[in-house]
Parts: sequence; structure tokens; C-alpha cells
Amino acid sequence: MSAEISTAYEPQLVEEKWYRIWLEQKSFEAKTQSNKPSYAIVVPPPNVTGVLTMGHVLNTTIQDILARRARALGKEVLWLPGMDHAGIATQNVVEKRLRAEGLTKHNLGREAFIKKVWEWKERYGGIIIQQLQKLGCSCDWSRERFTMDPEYICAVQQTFVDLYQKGLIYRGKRMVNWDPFYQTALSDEEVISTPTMGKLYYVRYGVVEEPGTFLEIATTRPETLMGDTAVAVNSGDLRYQRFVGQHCWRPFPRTKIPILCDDAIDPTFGTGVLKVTPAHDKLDFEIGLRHGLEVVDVMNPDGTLNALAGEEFDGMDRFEARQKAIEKLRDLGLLVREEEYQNNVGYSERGGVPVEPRLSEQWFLKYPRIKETLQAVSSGQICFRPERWVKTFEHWIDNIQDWCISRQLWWGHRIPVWYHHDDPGRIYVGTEPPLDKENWRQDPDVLDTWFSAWLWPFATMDEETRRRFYPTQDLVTAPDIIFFWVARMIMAGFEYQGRIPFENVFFTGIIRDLQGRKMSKSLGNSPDPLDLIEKYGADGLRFGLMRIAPHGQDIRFDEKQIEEGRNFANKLWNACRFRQLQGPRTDALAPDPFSPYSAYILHRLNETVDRIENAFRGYLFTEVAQSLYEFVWSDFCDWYLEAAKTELQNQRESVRLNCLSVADHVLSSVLRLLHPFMPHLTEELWHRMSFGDSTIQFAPVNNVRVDVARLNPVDIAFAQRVYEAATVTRNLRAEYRIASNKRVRMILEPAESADFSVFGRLVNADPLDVDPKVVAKPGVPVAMTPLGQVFIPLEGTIDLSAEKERLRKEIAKLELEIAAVQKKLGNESFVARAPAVIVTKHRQREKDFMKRLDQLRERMAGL
RNA sequence: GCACGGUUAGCUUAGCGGUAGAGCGACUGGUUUACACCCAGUAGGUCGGGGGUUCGAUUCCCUCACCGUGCACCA
Repeated sequence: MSAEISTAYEPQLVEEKWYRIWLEQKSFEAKTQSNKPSYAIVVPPPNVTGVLTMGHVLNTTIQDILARRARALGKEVLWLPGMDHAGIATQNVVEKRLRAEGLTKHNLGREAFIKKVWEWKERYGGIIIQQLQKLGCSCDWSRERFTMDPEYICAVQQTFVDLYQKGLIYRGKRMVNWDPFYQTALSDEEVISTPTMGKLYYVRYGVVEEPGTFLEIATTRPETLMGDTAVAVNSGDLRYQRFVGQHCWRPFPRTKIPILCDDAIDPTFGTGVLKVTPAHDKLDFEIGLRHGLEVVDVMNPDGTLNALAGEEFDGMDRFEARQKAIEKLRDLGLLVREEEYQNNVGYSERGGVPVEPRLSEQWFLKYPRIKETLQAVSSGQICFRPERWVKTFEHWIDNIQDWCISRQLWWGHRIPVWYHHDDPGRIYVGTEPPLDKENWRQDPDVLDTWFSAWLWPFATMDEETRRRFYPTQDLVTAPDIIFFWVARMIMAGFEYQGRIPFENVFFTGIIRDLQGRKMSKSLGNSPDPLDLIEKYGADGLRFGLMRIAPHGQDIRFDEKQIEEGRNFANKLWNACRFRQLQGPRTDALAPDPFSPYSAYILHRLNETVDRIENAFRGYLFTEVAQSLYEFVWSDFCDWYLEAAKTELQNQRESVRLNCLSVADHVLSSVLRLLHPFMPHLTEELWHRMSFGDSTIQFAPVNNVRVDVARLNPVDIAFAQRVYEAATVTRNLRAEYRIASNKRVRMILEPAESADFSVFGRLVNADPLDVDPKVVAKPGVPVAMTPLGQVFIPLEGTIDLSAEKERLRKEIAKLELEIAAVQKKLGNESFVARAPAVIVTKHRQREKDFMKRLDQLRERMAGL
């Protein structure tokens, strides 16, 4: 047995020490050669720019729990970590630094800029990896991957080339979501539509053929009117039928534009007349296509207007231009009115600015394997937890659009396409540059970061690892990347490995603050997990968080809960301390019969193991944590250890040892069961208590249950009666304001013959007189317990009225219960139609109540 | 507009057809063979509103309200 345990658990040193040892022992490294069954998870790669958030803590803790649990169940575990190169985010970070030095990426040039990014990555990137280690994550760091590793780049390029050759990737000039801040195209998924207060402007366009007649149109974006190339109405709209085929005057730059009809126009919206701006609106673009309209792009990539908008708008920001356009319309007398109007505006997820629908030439992917992917999830071959996300997923798949995969960034996977200098129509697509490189120009764009992430479950593995560990078993992620990542990974899995990438997807909740708001940097409502680790220990943080993370529900974060985690660590620590003070470790459960209290705690241990196993099967981590918490704190500490204190005083060494062996079995079991949640603490105690010579990580958890044949039900029931009796008696003590530490004489009129010494100790009775023929004076406080009546003869004068009052209250309470039961039993329908078990149960309750009522009344009558 | 969640003690929440349960906070008492990061005890709930099914509904169904999320519309 190691050095005596201190009185309070201090996690900092312990946690650091064990993590170092685990790394030294390489216990997290997955061995492809082992003959254990495989278990694999790949981490959702955090951004290389990322720092640890509460979301990461939640997500990673769950993965660590799964990984450690699998190790304890004898699996060969691969938990593969890594990072994502995060195109926009990383480029942004580096550009900011450059700006501080008075530089821009443009005056550096592409090559030098990329070099800077790598330098930044080597110096500052991946802080999050160290932070994850502080949490205790058991990732196989020897297999850490980065989405810009040379092999990974290769895999991404091969994928591009392959899909191009299959005709699934194509280049096209289309309307895309354009982020004017970062000046890049985005995928539909990266656009967040946000209700925004704006105005609806009603504007008059003069009809060319009928001077003096106007068509009134409603628009939220007057700044695009300079790009109008038509005005459109619904063909069925009688109000405007006669104008179709005529022309309107576009106010400025003033020109004639046709009036046409198109069924995409909703006659009930606004005035039913739409100004058609094919270059700046998706719907308008489609109308333009149908009617062969000219496309006039009046905007620059940065969101300013260009010369086509007219000299006075040239170079002006789009929102300034809106005001200017309104003024001009007003001056021209064309602005009829404006009204407050709320509409949804698409914002760039990253750039935070309104997205501009923009016509541009981009690369698109027709998603492969859509059918199989849908089928895999719908059929449950891939199991989503909670299941309800299946619907969200199916809905997305059903409405899937081609994926815009090119980004106008420099940091990322460069598109492996070259255009010939002499003939730009000639293109070359390949993983290697063309042989006569000098005659070609490579596409300047890079691929969407998710185009590399979707290969993650297999592109991170070498041949051997893949053979052994693909497909993986579990994926743990937040539901907000279900489309970005999860869905696409399944497609890639089918396309490139011929099978699903994972069997289960566990979607975590989102961590919110106490007001229910998402945690965000800008709100400043996100606690720094590292501070929490500092204050409560990584184990405290992990356990505290898991205990409040309801299955698939958002989590309201409260630091108090983390404090609970720390307190629990301390509780277990002290339980071990207490055990250690009683003497050296025992070898195994004693072969002799158990005391009732031992039988009871072992029975509860069995129940707890059942509960935990069920919970694990359902991925109910909160339930696992809660079971262990209750078992340790209540069953073991509050009841067993207190009962054990009597047995440990027993003169007979065999009784003592028997009790200690039970405590050892329970503690050793708890440590193993709890290890996935609190890895450091349990490892420390495992060694301090000498429960094992080597790490607890691989100590089996399937041998915890105690043979039921050894647990006498009669004993278990007796212990339960003792505990119940203790509770009732303590209530009585408290009613009479007897300090809990004060020893008082009590008299038990026993309902059975047994050893009541533990009971006496639990209620702090000294002495406890057991007297079957006790005649208590009237007014002596009494507790009706399952062990019999317990009297507390108080010194001094007996307060008759106090006891009367107390009894009266208790009787009243009981009568209410009895009335309820009798009402139930008096209902013929109930007796006839309810299951017999239930009826019997209530009959028994009635009997028990009546018996107690009689006792109470008798006592009352004696006063 | 469509879909999916949620609404239980002051707070965070468990339970999801048969006696409403925990932790925190509040209150009372307390250094008893580990633990004040603790121990013993008390108070506090018409389980969001309304309807229905049932012998019985917090639990199942319908409906309304509010909160959250996703998708669509977004002139």
C-alpha cells in the first residue's frame, strides 16, 4: 500500500503525471497486429487555428469515454486524432498578422504567403492538441494527421481527378453564393439565412409604349436596378396582361427593357411586378435564362459597384449605393413609397456579411452515391443517435444540389487543373502537372475545406491501418455539421472504400449559457475550459459535464455542475482514504458468508453494473455517470461505509477482513467502471490502493458482478430495513432538535430478533436498549420503523403537547395517503381492470399504512 | 410556411401509463473512526394551458401558447 492519502484530492499533479506516463507507455497506440477485436473512432478534426471550447470538451470527452470503455472491454482501440487546415479561418488569421506588419497577401505573392501560413502553423497552429491532452484524451498521437499532410493532399487530388474523370465534377458559370468580404464562392451550406429588418421600396418604371403610364414594382434591393434587363409579371395576372411585349424605362442608366411574363412571379407579392436582374438574383437569373435576357453584372467581387452601374456608382459600396439609388429615385419622382419589411438575408457563415448572389465560373460536384447514402441511414445500417436526426438528414438528401467546391483562397488544396496558355479551352486535369508545364497555367483556386474533410475516415489511415480499423465504429460530432461533414463522409466511404465509414453517429447537444444562448466569442459567455481544468481538474470537468449532458439535448452550462464533478472526485478519494486507513489490501472477496450490509452493497453493485451496461448500449452517458455518482455517494459512502464502521470494530478478525474484502471489491470495481469518465483520478487511486500492478486502462470490467448465489435475499432485505429504520429515526431526532452528533439513549421494541448494533450506530443511539416488553411513558417520542418502534426517552420534562402535535401531523399525513389508496381500491373498475400485480401492490400498501396508523393512534391514546 | 426538439421544486434536471426523484440554492442542527470539496434533517411541485383516450395520464393522442433548431420563401 502506498503512502497515506492526503485529506483533499489535488488533481493538477496527478493528472499531468499520469498523462505523461500513458504517453511514455504508448498505451494509446493502436496495434494492427494484436488479436483483439477492433474498435475505432476518428476525431472530428478541429481547426488548426482552434482553441479548446466547451463544445470540444463535450465532444472529446464522449469519444474518450467510448475509447477507454472499449479498451476495458478488451478491444484493440484506435482513436485517430488530427486537425483540419480550415481554409478561410487560417488564411484570415495569417492575413491579420500580416496586416499588423503592414503587409497584405497580395504584395507578398501567393508562394510567399503560403510559406507564411506554414510558418504560422508550425509555430502557433494546433494549440488545441496540447489542450486536448490536458483533458486526458487517449488518442493515438502517433497517427495524428493534418488535412494538408503530403499523403492527404495526394488523396484529395486523386479524388478530384477521379470524380472529374467520372464526369461528376464539372466547371460551370452559375449563380453562386458570394462572400464579398473574403471574396470567395461558398456552398449553400455555408449561408445562414437570418431574419433582417429592411425596407420594401415601391418604384415606378415608365412604360415606353404608353408614356405617362407606369408599372409599379416592389424591391428590397434598389441598388441592383442598374442591372435590370427586364420587368416580369405572371402570365395569369390580368392587371398587367396588356403590357406584356411592351417595354419599360429602366430609370438609370436609362434604357428600354422588355416587359415579359414568367410563371415564377407570384402575383400576390408586392405589386406582382418583378424587376429582373439576372446577374444579382438566383430567381432572376433563371428567368433570364428562360427568356434569353442580357446579364449585366454591376458589381465587383468586393461588393462595390462597377462602371456598368453608371459613373456616379462606380466604386461605391453596395449598401451606400442602395441609399444613393433611393435618393435618385426620389429625385426622379419614381419612388412611390417605402415600407418596413422583414426578410431573410443570407449571411456568410465565416465572413459575417450578407452573401451576394453572383454569377461566376466555379467547380461543382454532382454528389456520388446519394442513393446508397440515404439508404444506409434510413435503413439504420448507420445508426444516428438520437434517431430524430435521420429526418433532418433525409430532408437534406432529398433536396440536394450540386456542391460548389472551388474557393477563391490561397490556403488549401489547389485544384489540380491546368489551362493551356494558347487555348484556354484546353484543360488538363491530373495529380501531376502537365509535362510542358510552361505552357499551362494552374487553376488559381483551392477546394472547399470540406472537400478534404469528407475523406477523413480513410484518408487518415495507411493501408495496414485501414485493413484493420476501417470502417470505424463510432463518430461523435455536433449536429450542425450533419450536412457539411457526416453526409459527405458516407458518400465518400461508399465511393472509395465501397462501404460505410462508421456504424454509429452520436450527435451531441450544443452547450448554451444559463440564458440559453449559444456560447460564442463575441458574447463572451463561454468559459475557458483550461480555467475550469485549473480550478476543478480535468476529471472534475469531464464528469461534471457528462452528468448534465442529456442525451441529444442542448446543455445549459452552469459552473456549479463542474464543481460537483470536483466534489465527487474528492468524495471517492476520501472513500479510498478511509479504506486505506483500515489496513492493507485484501486479496479477493472473502469466501465466508457476507454480512447483510455487505450483501446489500454487492447487490446494489450488481444493479449498478446492469444500469451502466444498459446505458452504454444506448449511449446514455449521463445515465452512466449518474449511476456511478449515486452508487458511490449514497450506497457506498453514506450507507455501506457507515455500517461498516461497526463491523470494522468487531473483535473477530474474520468479520473485519470479510468487510474489507467487500470494500475492496466495490472500490476496485468503481474505479474500473468510472475510469472512462475520470481517467486520472481512477488511475491514481488504482495504484495507491494497490489494486493492480499495471495501468487501470486495460483492467477488465466484465468481472465486477458478484455471484447472486452468494447474496442472501433475506440479508439484503434486512439491511434495507435497517437503513429505512435509520432514516425514520433520524427524522424523529431532528424533530426534537437533538443534535445529530449527540448520543442519546433509545429503546427499540423489536419486531424481529436480530443484531441491531449497526442500527444503533447509524442513529447515534447510546445505549440502544432492545426490549420486547418496553412500556414507554406517555409522551415519549416514538418512531415507527420497519425494525419496530423506537423510543427516545428524553431527559427532563416530557413535552406532552409537542409529541401530541407531532403525532397528529403524522397521522394526518398518513390518513391522506390511506384515503388515496382506498379511493383507488374502492373503484370497482380499478380492481376489475387493472393488472393484478398493481392491485395487490396497493392492497399491501393499504395494509402497511393501516398498521402504522394503528400504532400511531395507540400511541396518541396513551398521551 | 414545413419539419424536429423542449416546457417537471427558485436554478440545473431525471422519470415517460400505476405512491413525482436527484443535485445546487434556501432553511435547521452538526468537527461523529474518510471527506466542510463534508454529515444529519426540513421546506419547496395543481409535471406550460385546454381537450381527449384509459379503471388510472407528468407519461399516449389532439390542440393552443411560449422557447430553441433546421429547411423553404425571401420582389
